[in-house]
Amino acid sequence: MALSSASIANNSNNDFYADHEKLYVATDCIVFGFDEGDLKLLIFKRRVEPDSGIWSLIGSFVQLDEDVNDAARRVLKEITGLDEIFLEQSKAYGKTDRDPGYRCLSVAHYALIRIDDYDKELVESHGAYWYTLKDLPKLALDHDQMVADALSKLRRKARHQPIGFELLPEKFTIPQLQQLYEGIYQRELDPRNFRKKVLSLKVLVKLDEKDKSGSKRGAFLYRFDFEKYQELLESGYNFEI
Amino acid sequence: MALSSASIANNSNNDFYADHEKLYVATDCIVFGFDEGDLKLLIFKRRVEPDSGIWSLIGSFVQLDEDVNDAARRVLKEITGLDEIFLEQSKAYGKTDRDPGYRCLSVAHYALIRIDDYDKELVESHGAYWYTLKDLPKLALDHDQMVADALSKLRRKARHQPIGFELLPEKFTIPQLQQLYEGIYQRELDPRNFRKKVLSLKVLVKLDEKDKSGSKRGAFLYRFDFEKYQELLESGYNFEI
DNA sequence: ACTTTTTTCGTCAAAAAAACGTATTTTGTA
DNA sequence: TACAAAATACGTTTTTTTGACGAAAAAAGT
Repeated sequence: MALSSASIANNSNNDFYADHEKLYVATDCIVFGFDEGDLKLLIFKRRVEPDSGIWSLIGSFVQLDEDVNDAARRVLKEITGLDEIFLEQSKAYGKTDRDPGYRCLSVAHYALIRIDDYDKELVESHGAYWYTLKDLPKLALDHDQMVADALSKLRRKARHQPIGFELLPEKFTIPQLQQLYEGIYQRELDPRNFRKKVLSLKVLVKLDEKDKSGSKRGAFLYRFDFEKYQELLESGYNFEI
Repeated sequence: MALSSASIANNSNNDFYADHEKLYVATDCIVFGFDEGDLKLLIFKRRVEPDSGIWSLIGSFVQLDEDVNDAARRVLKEITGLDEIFLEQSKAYGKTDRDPGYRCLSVAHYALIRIDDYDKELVESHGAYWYTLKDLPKLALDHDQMVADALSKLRRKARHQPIGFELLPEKFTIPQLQQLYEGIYQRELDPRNFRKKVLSLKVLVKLDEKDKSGSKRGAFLYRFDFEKYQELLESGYNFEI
């Protein structure tokens, strides 16, 4: 939450709140990214009180004429330069004492991006960095809780919808996919069982190419077959990873 | 699809289609209802060509200034008198020859209602009737396919979301719930296993009352605990019937 | 030659799901 | 009053699915 210019509930025609009791509305974004086999989180160092110097999620106040979800998209665009990415509302955090400086409600959103897609310079120019989930430092305010909740929602989502595949390039290998799911579930999976499971879903198309960046032997590339996926869903198939 | 007044793509500034090649847009509603232990479907006898006299789904053209989903709500309201009920888009049917009379695309929606809630007279005055799924007659056009697709979507939905509970009165018995799921899945379930399964979800609250309408002994009434359900979801619990 | 990782083809035990058994409770009905 | 019918409890058995693991061939970099 950058404490920039926005002030909410400060309409002179609406004196429901006393002047020192303004209710601010903000949005914070839990930005997940997948890179080099790790699930990472985009955080930045706060430059304002409270908790200046502490790591926190990226966020912003919601403008008076702005939709909450648009605010989240705006933040994301400002920091990563990316538009049209997977972004979903997580939940609202409204405890009166969650921000010691202000009475501020925050609507958290979580996003999923392919790290190789974004504008790295833009991210750095905002003092933002990618942290591996495992190595995450303590975050400001209730942002730790926000991350935990978003991860929980992400897991639920990834289990029945192929959003995981959207985080990978169009062509990917099974070991890459496995690493991604290991990141999402934060536990190791058996390569043999994972291969069995994912191939049994019958939504992967094996290509004739290999990717040799990850190993000496190289692994076959696959692509996700969205049409097949739709067909299976409509026929009542239970997609579950 | 009442052949009333709507004409789509007939804008004089837009002569993309020749006059006899208008593209109509309609919506058809697959209305499921639960009553007397059976899952039923609301259909009515067509009064217009083609297929006059044949059973079909209820539907209407989408007005030029009307959202497709609003059109579905309007149809539902007209026929059943009910507002604010579970209604979801199923899919669009756009084959050029699906309606021999017109080039007409239809966006199907499916709804779920408790039959004891609706205005029975209103339904009858429109020539509409409730048919048990098993006894369904052949329907007009591609409406059989629409029903099959909607049922498939309903099953998928009911498996992971407690929409089934919304079809029952606030207080219901486990045998009632079982009958409902038997209707949705169109197969018999074992009463002992079903009871075990549904109670293990820990979202039912047993009440001190019994319902004796369904049997001599009577069955205990339960209510669904929405708060508990939300809590479980947020803690990562996998709700699945 | 050695190592590493992908990949295939297995096994085995644990866990979960589905099918089935039996008995008791309750009460309307014959 | 005996009986039937459904709800309910408390099982067992069978089947299916899952997870953990073994062995080894393939491919290619070091």
